[in-house]
Amino acid sequence: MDEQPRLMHSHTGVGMAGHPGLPQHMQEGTGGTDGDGRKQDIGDILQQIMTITDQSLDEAQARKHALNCHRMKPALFNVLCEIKEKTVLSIRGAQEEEPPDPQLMRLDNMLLAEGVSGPEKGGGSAAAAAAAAASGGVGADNSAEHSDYRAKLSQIRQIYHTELEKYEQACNEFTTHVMNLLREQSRTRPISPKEIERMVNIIHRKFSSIQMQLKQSTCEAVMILRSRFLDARRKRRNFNKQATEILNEYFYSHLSNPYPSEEAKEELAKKCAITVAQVSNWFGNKRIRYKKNIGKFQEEANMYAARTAVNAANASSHGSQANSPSTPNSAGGYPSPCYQSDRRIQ
DNA sequence: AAGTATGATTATGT
DNA sequence: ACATAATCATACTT
Repeated sequence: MDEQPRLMHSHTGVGMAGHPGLPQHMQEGTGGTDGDGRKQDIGDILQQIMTITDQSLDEAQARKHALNCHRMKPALFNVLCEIKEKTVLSIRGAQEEEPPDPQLMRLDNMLLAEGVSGPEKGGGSAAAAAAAAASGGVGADNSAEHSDYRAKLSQIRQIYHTELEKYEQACNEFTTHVMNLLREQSRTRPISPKEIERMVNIIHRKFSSIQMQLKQSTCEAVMILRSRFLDARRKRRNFNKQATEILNEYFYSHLSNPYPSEEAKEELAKKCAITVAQVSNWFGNKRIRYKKNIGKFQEEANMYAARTAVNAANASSHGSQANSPSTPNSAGGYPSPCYQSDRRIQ
């Protein structure tokens, strides 16, 4: 309240100086007797302020009302707004537009992809499952860990949403509060609707920067969760015995060319209840480890060779055709365990 | 606890 | 796109 006269004074002062249409002599009214005149002015103002505090509230209110009802008031208000607009814009008018923050977009995309900011639980878990499959091809068997992961994710999701809502609410509350305040003040100060709008924009920007922090920390939490639960390297489970047997059977019966085709991989994956990627991993590891130390695998190789031989015998005993079920190791790349002769590896 | 086995990842080459 | 080789990180064995 007490800065009202000062503000008015300074604004009119700036306005006079800046407004082109006003007569010159008004600007230099106190120019001649500079020092003393100004002192006198300040004294007057101080006096006014003191009297304001002396006035009763009703009286002040009445004066205000009278001022507001003055017939020149709207015009003056507009002029003052215009002047203020000009000066403010000239000071910081250029930095208005805001390009969509790339980092914010990145965070948004990630949250959407992880199913945190997505529609609801159904879509969210589906997205999470897709992310899991993409990250490392975790099989469908470890459902216990997966549900644990999903539970933790939905927890994060819930926190995120409640926090976001809180921020939103706080932002709205604050915005309406500020708007009401400015509107109220616009009865006594030159505040244009445009300025209020700008203020609202500033508030929104501030709040969205806070939101970004929330998004960032949420992303972090999701990342940690993922690395804990979905990085299969951390939670490695050995394949079950049956799966290993199937894979080994294929490997040793195709020792000459242990490179299953895409279809063969798919079939093996199906039989072993693992993914095609895991089949590829297995064969990659097996080939290199076999090659590195054939002696170590000799026993295993012989065992599987014997087994397939028995199978073949059984099969041939049924049908007259004596064809082995799988291609025999003849012109291959890996030396056979029993009679290792030529090694044809790169 | 140390050592080994094993599934996954990464770097590199073709 | 796929293969290899090295490496990582865990599971399993001794």
